[in-house]
Amino acid sequence: MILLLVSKKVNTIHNSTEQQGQLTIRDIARLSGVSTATVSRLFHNPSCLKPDTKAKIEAVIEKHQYIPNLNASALTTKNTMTVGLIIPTVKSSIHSALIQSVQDTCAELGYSVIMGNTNYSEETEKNLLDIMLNRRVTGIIHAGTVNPKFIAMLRRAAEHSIPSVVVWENISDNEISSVGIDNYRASYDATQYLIDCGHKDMGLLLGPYTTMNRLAQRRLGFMDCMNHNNLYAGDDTIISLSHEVRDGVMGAAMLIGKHPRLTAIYAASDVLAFGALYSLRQMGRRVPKDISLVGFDNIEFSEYCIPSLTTVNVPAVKMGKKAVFELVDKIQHNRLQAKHIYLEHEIIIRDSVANYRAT
Amino acid sequence: MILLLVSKKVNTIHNSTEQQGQLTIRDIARLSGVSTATVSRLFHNPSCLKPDTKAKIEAVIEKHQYIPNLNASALTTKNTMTVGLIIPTVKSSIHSALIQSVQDTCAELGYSVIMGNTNYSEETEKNLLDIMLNRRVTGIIHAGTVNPKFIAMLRRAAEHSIPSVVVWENISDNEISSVGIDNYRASYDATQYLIDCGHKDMGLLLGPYTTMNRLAQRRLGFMDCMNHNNLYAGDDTIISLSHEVRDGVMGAAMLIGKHPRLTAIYAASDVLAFGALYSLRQMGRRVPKDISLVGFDNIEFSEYCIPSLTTVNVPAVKMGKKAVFELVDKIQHNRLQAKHIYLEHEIIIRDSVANYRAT
DNA sequence: CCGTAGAATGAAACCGGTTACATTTAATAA
DNA sequence: TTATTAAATGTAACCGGTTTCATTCTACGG
Repeated sequence: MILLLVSKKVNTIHNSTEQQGQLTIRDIARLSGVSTATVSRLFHNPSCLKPDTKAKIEAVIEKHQYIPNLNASALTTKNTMTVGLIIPTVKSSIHSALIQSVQDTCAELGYSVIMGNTNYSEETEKNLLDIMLNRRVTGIIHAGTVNPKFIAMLRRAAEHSIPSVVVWENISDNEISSVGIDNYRASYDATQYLIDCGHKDMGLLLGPYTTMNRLAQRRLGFMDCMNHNNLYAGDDTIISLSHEVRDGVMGAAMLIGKHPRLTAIYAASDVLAFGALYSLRQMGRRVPKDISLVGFDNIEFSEYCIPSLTTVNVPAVKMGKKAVFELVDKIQHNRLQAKHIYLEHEIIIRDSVANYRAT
Repeated sequence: MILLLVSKKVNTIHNSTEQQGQLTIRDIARLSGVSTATVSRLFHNPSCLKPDTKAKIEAVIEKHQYIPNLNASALTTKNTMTVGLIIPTVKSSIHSALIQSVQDTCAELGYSVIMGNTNYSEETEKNLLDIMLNRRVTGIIHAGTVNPKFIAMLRRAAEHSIPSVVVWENISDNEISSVGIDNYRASYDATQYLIDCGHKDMGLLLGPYTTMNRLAQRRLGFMDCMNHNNLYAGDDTIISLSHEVRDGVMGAAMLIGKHPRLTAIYAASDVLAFGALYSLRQMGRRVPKDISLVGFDNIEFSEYCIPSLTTVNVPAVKMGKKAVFELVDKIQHNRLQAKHIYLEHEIIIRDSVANYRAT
C-alpha cells in the first residue's frame, strides 16, 4: 500500500551540542563520518571493518571518551549479561566466600553481578526477585533458605525464561538446578567421626531449620547416625537458635546446662562452634580435654581457633564457580532441564576433638 | 516545511503473538484498550487516572503477569536506580559488614546494587569502573584502596555526571566525597592506650600500606605516638604483610623473633590480631599475661576470641549508611561539591591487654 | 443548552543502541 | 577491460519504555 503523508519530521539535528549530556553512537558515527551501524560493528564484529575505517572510529572514540550504554544495547539484544545473586546475609564467612567466588567467576565470563541480601526475610526475598525480573537479569543464583514459596517464584522466573540455580541445598526440581553437598551424609559422617572417637553423649547445636532445608538435613543426619549407633538424640540434646556467634555462646550454655556430662558438642556451623568454644571456656571447660567440639563449614577462622577446629569442609568457592558455570551453561544452550550437582564434603581433623580410642 | 513522502511503513501488527517472549507495555495497552501512555501513567502518576481505567489496566497486568523492563525505562529517564559498589574483597568481616549496610540502605531507598570485588588488583579495579560506566550506574561507592590513579578515574566518572563516594579512607577532593574515621588519630589513641597501660616495647603488625592510604595513616599514628612518648618505633618493630589471618600468624612470629621482649603487639586489623593470637599461643606466650594484643576494626569475632580482643571500633554499618546517604544526596540535588564525613572511632577495652599500671 | 476549564487520554517522537537488508566498493576471474 | 562476487558500509526499523503536546471527555456556571 502506498500512502501520502505529510511529514511532521521535527529534525532536531540530533545532539548538535556535544557539550553536555552523554555522547551517543550517533555522535561517534557523525564525527567519524560513518553510519551508526559501522560504529556498532566496531564493537561486535570488528573483523569486517576496513583497517583504516576502524582506526578512524577508534580515534574518535578515544578522543571523546565514548562509553557505550549497555542498557540500550540490552534492549535489542535481550541480554543484560547480568546475574542476580540472592543471599541471606553477607556477614558470614561461608556466605562471603561464596559471593566472592560467584563474582570472580562471573567477572571472568563477562557477567556482572547484581546482588541483594534477604536478611532471612521472605518478603525481602520476594522483593529482590521482583527487582531482578524488572532488570531482566540473565539468570539468578539463589543462596538463601529454600522454601516452597520461593521455589515457586523461581519457577515463575523460568517461565519468563530466566534460568536459576540454587546453592547450598540440594533440591529436586526439573527446572531449577542446584549445587550443594550432601548435607545429610556430611552430618552423618561428622557424627560418626565423633562416635568413632569414643564419644557417646553429644549434643547438636544448629540454626533455624525448616522443612528439609540443609539444616534439617544436618539435623536428620545427626539423629539417624546416633540412632543407628544406639545412642540417644532427642529434642533435649538438639538446640536450634539462630546463625550468630552469640547463638553458639548461648546454645552451648543451654546444652551444658541440661546435660552437664556431654563429652562432645557438634555445631552445625563454624560460627556457632566459635561461640560454643567461647562459652565452654567461660564455663571452665577445656576443649578438647573436657569436652570436644566439631563444626561445619570450614571457614578460614576455624583453622586459627584455639584449639583449631575439627570441622566439615564445605567447598564454597567451588560451589560458587559450579553454580555460575551451570547457570551460564543453561543460558547459552537455552536449556530448561535442571542439573543437580553434588560436591564432595570432607572432615577436616584438627585439634578440637579428643579421641578416647587413640592407640 | 511540508513534504510528500511515500510510506514504507511495514506495519507488523506489533507483537500479535502474545504467546512467547516478554509482554510489553504495548501489549498491556492493547489488551486493556488504552494507549501506552496511560499504562505508563499507572506506574508513575496513578492519581491522574480515572479509577475504572486504573482498575481495568491493573487487572490486565495482574492477569498476564506483566513485568516492566527497567532497562528500557532507564533509557529515557536516564536513571538506572543502581549504585555501583567497588570493594577489594568480600571475604573480610569488616568489608562484609560494610557491604551489607550499603545494600540494606540502598534497598530502603529503592536502589539496586551492582557490585564487584577487585581482589586488590588495580587492573580489575579499572575494569570494574568501566563496567559501571557502561551500565550507567547512578553513583559509585568505592571501598577499595585509594590511589591517585583511581581518584583520577572517579573524577572521570564525575565528568560523566556519575557522583562517587569513597569509604574507609578520608581523602581531600572537592568532587569525590569520602566517609571514614580519622585513622591517624584512632591509631594514635590505640597506641597511647597501650602506653597508658605501661607498655613500652611494642610492635606494629599491618597490611600493605601505600602513600597515605589508611594503613599508612595508622602506621604514622603509631609511630608519632611512640615518638611523642620517647619510645622506639622503627622498621624493625613494624611488620607489613598482607590482609589474611596467616599474615597475622607469620607477622607475630617475625616480631617476636626479632624482639623477644615485646610486651605488646598492636595489629592494625582484627584479622591480623586473630592470627597473632594463634601465633603467640603456638609460641607459648599467654595473652595478656605474657604479652598484650590490640586489634583494629572490632569485627564480630573479636568479642569472642579467647581472650576477647581489645580493639578500635570502626563503625562499618554506619559508614555504609552514611556513604549511601551522601551519594543519594549528591544524586538528587545534582551536587558536584564533595562532602567529607568523619565518624567517631572508639577503643573497645576487653581482655587482651595487661594493665601494668592498674591500681 | 452552551461555553469553557480542567481532567483524562491518545499520538507519536524519542532514549541509544542493534541488525536485516540494501547498496556501494573492492577484488577476482574471464 | 568487463563481469562476477565478496567485502564494506549505509538505511531505517526496531527494542520497550517515557513524555510532550494535542485531543477528547466531563463537569460546572451562566
